[in-house]
Amino acid sequence: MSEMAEKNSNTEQNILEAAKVVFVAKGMDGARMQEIADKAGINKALLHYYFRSKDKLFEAVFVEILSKLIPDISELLLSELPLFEKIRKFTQHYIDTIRENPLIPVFILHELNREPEGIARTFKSMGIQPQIFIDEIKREIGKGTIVPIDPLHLIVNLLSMCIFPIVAQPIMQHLIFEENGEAYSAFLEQRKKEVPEFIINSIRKK
Amino acid sequence: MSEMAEKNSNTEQNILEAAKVVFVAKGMDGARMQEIADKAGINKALLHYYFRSKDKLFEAVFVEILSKLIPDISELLLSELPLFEKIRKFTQHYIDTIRENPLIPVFILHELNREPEGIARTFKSMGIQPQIFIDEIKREIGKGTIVPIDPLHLIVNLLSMCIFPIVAQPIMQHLIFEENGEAYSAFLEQRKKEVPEFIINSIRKK
DNA sequence: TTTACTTTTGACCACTTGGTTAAACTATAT
DNA sequence: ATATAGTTTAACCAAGTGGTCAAAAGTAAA
Repeated sequence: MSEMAEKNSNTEQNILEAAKVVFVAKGMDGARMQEIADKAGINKALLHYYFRSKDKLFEAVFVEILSKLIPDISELLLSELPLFEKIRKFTQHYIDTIRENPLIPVFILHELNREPEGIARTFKSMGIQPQIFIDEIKREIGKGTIVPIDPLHLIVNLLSMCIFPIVAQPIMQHLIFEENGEAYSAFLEQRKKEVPEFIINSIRKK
Repeated sequence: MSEMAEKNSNTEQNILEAAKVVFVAKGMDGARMQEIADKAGINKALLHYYFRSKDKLFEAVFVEILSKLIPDISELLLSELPLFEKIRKFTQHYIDTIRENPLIPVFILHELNREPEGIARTFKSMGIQPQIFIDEIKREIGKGTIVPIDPLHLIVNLLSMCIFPIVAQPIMQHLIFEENGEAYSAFLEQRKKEVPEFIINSIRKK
């Protein structure tokens, strides 16, 4: 079809994909190179041919995950929507995003505990800039649109209410829905409207 | 001093304590029996003398963690305080509790992903009863004290804003405080007042 | 001191782990 | 065809893993 070099040999992408699934599900320590090889349909030695070691493979996976996740977050926060609309859009979009890969946040947090320095370094290499959003909130406070509130707490509240219910699904589902997965799914769907209204209701000046 | 049988041989408690630290920090897969033995100051074979296998030891640790955590949660929710006061007290108490063992929530969530059935069974054996608190919220809505809101979302919001900022400390600290641990600690301290006011501000009927 | 017992240990084992290596298999250019 | 380079494999290895066992060390009663 095209003479462009395939962006990566098919095998390499297969490996990365398989490694991602296994690493995210079982963590660095629980993951087995053999299982990754099996899932990629190749020999174990080929893993070491493409990625020299388990650590290198892990880091490649980790970088790929972060570089898909982070731009996604930044994008919306920096858009030109009015604040309330931005909060609504962010909640909806973010809840959906995490639901697609619900294991990733816990995976990241667990690995971050396991090896703080290495992972943190990878994190830093991607730029994240919450300052612009912070300034926007301050401006709205100045205009009197919203109640005075520390922007950081507002942002952390927003993130918490989006992320936590998804990562804690295995517990919550049991505690409040008796293992009914569909009910919990509907519950998360509701949250896309409930959370932004809850927030706006708290900060809107009346 | 006393003729009562020691509730557990000193060694057994030492082992449990050491195992708890190692398991929570590194997870079931990352934990090594040798490291636990070293930390308990004993021979590795003695681990198997008291707890027959790594799995058994892990479960003992897991049960101990849960049975300390869960009564702590239930207690306050069922007390006789007025709703707003209860929310304030819960936030303060709960944030402090988790800060004492910040690794435990991620540990639980990670293990829950690793082996859903086994862990969930352990979970179920401890009774948790959110219904009473749900009813109380409904009563307040009926009385017109607070805005109509799905009690489940309110509870999940409360839990999210308490737990998430602590478990995500390694990320948040970097994103907003440039690795300044004390600043983040102060930030969490602020949240003990900010979170309840944020919630009450959202649900109070004006 | 002897007896009977629990607790603790060092040495050991079978097995799995990540990783290596040399040889075989492509495919492309000459 | 054949040389050259990249790709893939089976067989293998050293290090570490959870777990075992028989013997030693402690302990308390007879």
